[in-house]
Amino acid sequence: MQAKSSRQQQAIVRREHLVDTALALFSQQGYDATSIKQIAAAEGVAVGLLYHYFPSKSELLRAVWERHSFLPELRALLLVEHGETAACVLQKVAERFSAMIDRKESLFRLMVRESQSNSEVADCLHAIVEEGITALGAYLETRVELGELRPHNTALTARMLLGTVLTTHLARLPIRPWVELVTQLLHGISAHPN
Amino acid sequence: MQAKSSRQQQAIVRREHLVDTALALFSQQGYDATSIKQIAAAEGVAVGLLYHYFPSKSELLRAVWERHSFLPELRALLLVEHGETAACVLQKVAERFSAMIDRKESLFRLMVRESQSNSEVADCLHAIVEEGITALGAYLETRVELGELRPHNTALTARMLLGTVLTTHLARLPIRPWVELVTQLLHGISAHPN
Amino acid sequence: MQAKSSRQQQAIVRREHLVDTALALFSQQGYDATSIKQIAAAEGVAVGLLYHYFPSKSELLRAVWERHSFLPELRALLLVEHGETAACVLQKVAERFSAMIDRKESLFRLMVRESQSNSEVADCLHAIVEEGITALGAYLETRVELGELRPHNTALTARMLLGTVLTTHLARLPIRPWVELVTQLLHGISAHPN
Amino acid sequence: MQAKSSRQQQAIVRREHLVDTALALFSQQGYDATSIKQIAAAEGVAVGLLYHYFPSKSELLRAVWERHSFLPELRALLLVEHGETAACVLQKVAERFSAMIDRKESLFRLMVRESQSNSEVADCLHAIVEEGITALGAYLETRVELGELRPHNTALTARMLLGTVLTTHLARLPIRPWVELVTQLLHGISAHPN
DNA sequence: GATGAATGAGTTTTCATTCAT
DNA sequence: TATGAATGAAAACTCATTCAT
Repeated sequence: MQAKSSRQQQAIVRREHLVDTALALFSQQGYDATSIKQIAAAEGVAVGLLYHYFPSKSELLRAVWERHSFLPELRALLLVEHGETAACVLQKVAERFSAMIDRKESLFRLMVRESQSNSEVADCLHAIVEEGITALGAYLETRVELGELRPHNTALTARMLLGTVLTTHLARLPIRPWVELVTQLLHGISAHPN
Repeated sequence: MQAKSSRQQQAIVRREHLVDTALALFSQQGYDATSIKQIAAAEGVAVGLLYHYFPSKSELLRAVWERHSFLPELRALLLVEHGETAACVLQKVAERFSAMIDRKESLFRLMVRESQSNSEVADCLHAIVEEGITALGAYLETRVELGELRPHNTALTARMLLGTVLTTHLARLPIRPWVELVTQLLHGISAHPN
Repeated sequence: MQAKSSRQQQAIVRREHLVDTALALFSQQGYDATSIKQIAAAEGVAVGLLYHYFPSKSELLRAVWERHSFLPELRALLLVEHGETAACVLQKVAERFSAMIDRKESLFRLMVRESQSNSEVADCLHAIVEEGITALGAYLETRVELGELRPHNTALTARMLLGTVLTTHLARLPIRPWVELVTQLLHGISAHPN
Repeated sequence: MQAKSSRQQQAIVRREHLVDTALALFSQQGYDATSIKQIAAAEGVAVGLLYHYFPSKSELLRAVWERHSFLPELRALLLVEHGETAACVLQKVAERFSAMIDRKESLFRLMVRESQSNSEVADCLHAIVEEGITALGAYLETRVELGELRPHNTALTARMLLGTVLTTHLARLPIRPWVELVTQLLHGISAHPN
């Protein structure tokens, strides 16, 4: 593996900076409402320089969401230890998922926004949702088989957990009662257990 | 009460048409990506006419979401008959809420999108969420008092129900298992009732 | 002479109102910067109505300066009684000229402004200047013949008197020392009379 | 001191060209009646380039009158040698003032015109008038003290001299009798010296 | 006489992109 | 690598004018 020259290093750093600046602005104002000039100004460079690093504005957008992709992180947080109880696992998942959205809030908001007119972004977001529901559902299925959970629509439970966390963030609700969320998911709210 | 002349009638109709056309295009492409020219062309009128009806593009956006406001409908669907069981009521709410989003999908998507950079839209959306959670939570509280439900975090339950329905629509998931949603909400998924 | 019907009367009044409103706005903002819409709004009528009274915006401008023409008034104020001394006459002329500009300040400013690109206005203004200088010069000539004044460039004296009054108004200088103006014009400022 | 690259040089030259072109057109047609497109066309460049150099049309106007400001030149022409007679000085002032207006006729007309709706321009023009009257008046005061001139309203004399020159230019009168102007100013026109 | 909806050409301004330096 | 002058197309918005009612 060859050591990179300082020129190359600097170029990489600058590229990343530009992507981060673009993310921040795209997220706040929306992709269409953000101009190349603004991004260049925020970074303190000339407009032309952006075109050295990215062939076009839309490619810059792509670079943004490719760099910060959720998927690996989502996969990591869904890799649960099978020795623990479902209660424990579900709570960890809820908390980690919530924390991940917090950490990547800009990208999250950007993608939710742009997914509505950019089908590539839409597909990407859709894949994330599918993967989350499938992985969490599959885990729940194993707990049903072990007799810890009743047979039930596990995909729906996954939707409920992830969906509740998601809307909490989208709506910027400050209170995040993930402990109670798991309790209610497990035991329901009826006074008359069937 | 004075009868309106046909000129005035026609003007009102045209105004509404323009708002509807704007909604459709704003929703598909986003507010910023939609030009006044496009809206005028879709309606078959001159660009200048839009400025006869609306002082600016942003006022046209406001007209869009003021005309189709969710709130009245949301309030209506949350007016539940107290004679029925919670299971019945929750299911009706889920179904009606889902149907409402379907019916107003364009506006819904537009507002979710624009709320991220337009604080007025954000406030409006926030108010809707708050009202939904509060009203549904208050209903659940009455069922707790009647002994039909266990004492629990009713606001969270409301979030779970509405949030699950919401994300289902946002993610365009086609399967809408509202019957099971209510069952799981009421009875949980644990094999070991506490 | 036939009495005018009240409809006709009203129409004449409205026309004059419109001309006055147009004068006020043209004068404040300039002809180009004033829109027909603005004039109609200031008068509280529909845009279309202006086109019943005036065939075009430029005709409205013409109506403005034809209605308020300086010339008759200028001629009147230069009709001096020949029995009086030049000192007396010159002072009256200065004062009346100054008062006339005050009274017609809007039109005066409008014409100075528009004369620079509208040759018709320029010609009109030029004619006024010429007529003023000629008439006042001719009067001075009679006083030279009577031996009250020395033979001199009477047209220049007219320019000096009228020009000083004019620039005073154009520059909005508040102090108007017309008495001293005439004294200096007559006797000069040199300590060594030749 | 760093030498400027030829690119920078060229940019500066172009900027000045644009200002000059704008001055010519604004002056002929008026600010409002001159479009950015026209200026760009006259210069043979794209419309957008104007916005590279000036943030808005109104800033271009400001650039025009800041670049060609009268004041320094006016101050220079009023710096008179005190060894000379008042007759000599006043004539030089009249001639130089007249020549200055000729040289800067475009700007002069533009400012007179726009001062009527642009208060910044009005203030600037007012300051010039004030400065001229004050400086020339102060000079006359020194000649009164030396006994060359009678005590009199020196500010008024300044107004008379400058005002007569000014109106001559504004009215485009071709004959400019500055020699006689000074003579009459000094000795008056009365046949009966007091 | 009076309205105001409708138009089409115009305005100022912005923007993504290119390219000589 | 980095600059910013230059472009052309398109944006939002305005306006004088027309005309059916």
